[in-house]
Amino acid sequence: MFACQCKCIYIFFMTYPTDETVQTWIRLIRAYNQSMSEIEQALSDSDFPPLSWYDMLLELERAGNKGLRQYELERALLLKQYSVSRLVEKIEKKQYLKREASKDDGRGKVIIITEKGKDLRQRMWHIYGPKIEAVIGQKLSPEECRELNSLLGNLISEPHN
Amino acid sequence: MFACQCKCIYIFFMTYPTDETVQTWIRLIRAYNQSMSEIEQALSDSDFPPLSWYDMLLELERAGNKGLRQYELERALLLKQYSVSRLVEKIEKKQYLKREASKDDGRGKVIIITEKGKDLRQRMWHIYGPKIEAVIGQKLSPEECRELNSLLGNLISEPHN
DNA sequence: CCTATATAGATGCATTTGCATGTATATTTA
DNA sequence: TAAATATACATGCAAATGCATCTATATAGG
Repeated sequence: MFACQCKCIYIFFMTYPTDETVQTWIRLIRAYNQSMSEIEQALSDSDFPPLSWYDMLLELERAGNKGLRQYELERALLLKQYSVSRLVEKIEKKQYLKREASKDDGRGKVIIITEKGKDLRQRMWHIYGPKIEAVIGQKLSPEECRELNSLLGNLISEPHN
Repeated sequence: MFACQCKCIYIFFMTYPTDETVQTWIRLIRAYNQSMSEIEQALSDSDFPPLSWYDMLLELERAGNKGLRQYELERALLLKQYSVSRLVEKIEKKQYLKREASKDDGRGKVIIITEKGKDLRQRMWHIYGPKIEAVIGQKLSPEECRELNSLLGNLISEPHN
């Protein structure tokens, strides 16, 4: 669990959660599932691809002309290597991105968004943005939103994005 | 979107979210994914089946000897009809539950947890419970936990469980 | 009572996902 | 610099999921 650097004996009492903690966990699941399925449904209803496409396109658009390597997408999007590989393949097939051989690294490809891809991302935002507002913004006051943001931050380890 | 009962013209300005709202949404996703994968991993590491099995067994254990119909599980667990059908089938195969023909309804089966199933649920709890504590309880003070619980409640519609 | 419709649950088929492994190139080490 | 190891990405295969549809029984309407 961790590296012991001294002679102390560490004992972990990993105890059971309180009812409040369990309920919070259950509500985290519900809030996520409900919001997520509402958003995916809205995209699907408008004949758009799933959210994962948006995420990838946004990441690529931010990266600009230089594009990104697949392993960079992997880390940015917290996806498995094979998920990135296949998602890139599918999005490329629809010409929303292009894959070029990397000059520095013969193993790798550089992934670059196309104009068509930028356009798709923007059109998806017209659905996605207002839906985020509907499932989060409209249900909380600005102070509550800030508070929720902060509390969720406590649950997340590492880069707090 | 809703039933208009008068002659008024309703205009919806469904606007775009603030940066804070978007960040809250992103953190909801991260908090969920991170916590969930940590918990699923812990179960899998201990050679236990996935969380969905626990949820179903818990629901069945609460229902007692009378058991539950599949459509009741469907609603309780917010699963699709075919998901319940297949999950029940898999859990039955390992004898953690049994299916009996319903007396009142020739179409249906009654799903009842077995002793073996109760035992499994309890053993899973020894992993699951402390993990909930680790991913939620340990990262928040009791007041923060109560606050998070309440804010997530705002995001959830319908039965606030 | 007979017909039409609704509900409970199962399942075939296509798509997606996860795991393990494969191929190719890069880096390290001896 | 040759061999061993690590990294980047692709992919075969099995399991899981989603959708549509099927069967069987129940209920409603004439």
